[in-house]
Amino acid sequence: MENMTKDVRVRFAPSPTGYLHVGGARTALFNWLFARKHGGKFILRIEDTDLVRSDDRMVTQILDSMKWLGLDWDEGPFYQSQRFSLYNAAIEKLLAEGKAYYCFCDAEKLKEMREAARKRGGSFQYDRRCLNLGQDEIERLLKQNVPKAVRFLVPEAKPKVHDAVHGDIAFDSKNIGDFVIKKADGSPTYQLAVVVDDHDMGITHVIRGDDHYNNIPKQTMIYEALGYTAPQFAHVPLILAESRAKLSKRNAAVAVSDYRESGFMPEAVANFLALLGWSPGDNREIMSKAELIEAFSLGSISKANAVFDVKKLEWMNGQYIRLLSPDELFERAKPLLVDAGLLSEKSADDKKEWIKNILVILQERVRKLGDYPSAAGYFFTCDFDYDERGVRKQFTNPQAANVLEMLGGRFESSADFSLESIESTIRGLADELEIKASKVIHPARLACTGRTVGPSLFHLIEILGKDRTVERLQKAAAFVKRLV
RNA sequence: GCCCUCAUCGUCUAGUCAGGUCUAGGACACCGCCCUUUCACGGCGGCGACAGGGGUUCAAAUCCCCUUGAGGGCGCCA
Repeated sequence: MENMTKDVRVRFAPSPTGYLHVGGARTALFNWLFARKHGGKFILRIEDTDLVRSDDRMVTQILDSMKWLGLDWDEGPFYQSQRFSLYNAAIEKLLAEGKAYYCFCDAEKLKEMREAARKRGGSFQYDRRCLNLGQDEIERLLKQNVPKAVRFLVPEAKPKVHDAVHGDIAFDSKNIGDFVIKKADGSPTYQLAVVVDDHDMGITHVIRGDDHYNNIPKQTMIYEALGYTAPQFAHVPLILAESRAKLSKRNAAVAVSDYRESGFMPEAVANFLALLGWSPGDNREIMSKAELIEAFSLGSISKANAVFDVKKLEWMNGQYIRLLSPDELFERAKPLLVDAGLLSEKSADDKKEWIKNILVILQERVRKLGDYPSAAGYFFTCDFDYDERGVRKQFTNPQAANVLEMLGGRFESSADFSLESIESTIRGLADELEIKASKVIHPARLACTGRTVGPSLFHLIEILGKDRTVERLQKAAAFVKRLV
């Protein structure tokens, strides 16, 4: 069982070398859910020990994505780059106790060793040549300021560890070579820093991706060597692309910001991510944050990797869109409409009620807020082409021009432009001409929107208004005449 | 190559830990029907899986072994 004897403290520790991707977001979400479930603390730590690849701008990006998803943290962000003295103290301690040693091998030499090992057909393990250096030799190299790293002296051990997802697991340290804990540039490596920090920050549960699974024994040995108690581990399965390959920029949209920009709702993305590798155990799917928190547990995380299915995310997003009130819809969709150049921010606010009507009439027809600009475009401009197949089907009828013209005339002369009168005008015209209502409706839709599909024609015309409707019907009538 | 992990419909999963209630449940996607002015929504129905082979057992999707497949790791990246 999960250790609940002390207050839960978990952390999300991204490295600022890229955007927050969906896998990282899911890891963050699981940590967050676990913290909230147990009334614990969710800590944010930036793992920027790689002086070369870390980028401050990425920190902002990652934080923005987390805020967007609603993953608020209680402490941090802490930066590893500001905590080097802590790591150095630990490294000195290990060195002094003979649990680590200096290594003067340079990158080139190591590369050769690695290649040779692989050619022989085996995994590379450092051969400890620097461990076996004589004391005089070490002093000499130190005095000469030869660049040096520090390696952890891997003891012979078979660390037994419990993982909340995988259960009891055992490792054999003979498969692990002495790894570097301090680089020649003075910075600590991940393996060392993560242990020192998790201990220092009082982390009780380390919830992270399965790609860290093989780090368990290394870190366990460091905990041991430093005299620390290791936290509980929970390694969650990875998220794969449709090809079952690692999710990457090449095969899918991976950055959380991509989904934000294409008009997904954060609630839907979080809900979807929560269900990737975890399930409440019953058949619930659409779940609020509160419900997720209530139902979440490490034990019900699945062991198998999951494929990211955008189709299901879109469906789920559609479910969330349908839950929105007209006002919420307006607030959320407005930026997308403005960005698409359909109208200015100011005119959006001026015509708020009208725009709300548009958004609501399309609410069941969009799956992403980002679908709105193209779905609603014809409300904002008369400058559109007629759907080709629609033209062939609706506008090649010799009657069509006449029908459109007559309908335009009726609308123009009608004083009342209510939904009811629009419908009765259209149906009335069909009756008089002794044709089916659909023979009027379909050409009229094409004339008014350029499309063969869309919301109820009566409602759409009501929103469009009398002037625009009449204008479009006349324009279409002229178009049909030229065609015939 | 070596080490590790995982394995239920095309996809996400329930069921596996405590073997029988599983002719394996739900969701997405797909197909059909209904609703309907089209599309969508919604409703109803269909298609569709325990990777393979050995054991253990009265009984295995569930336990054990092997094979296969997939993923991860083997960095002075994290």
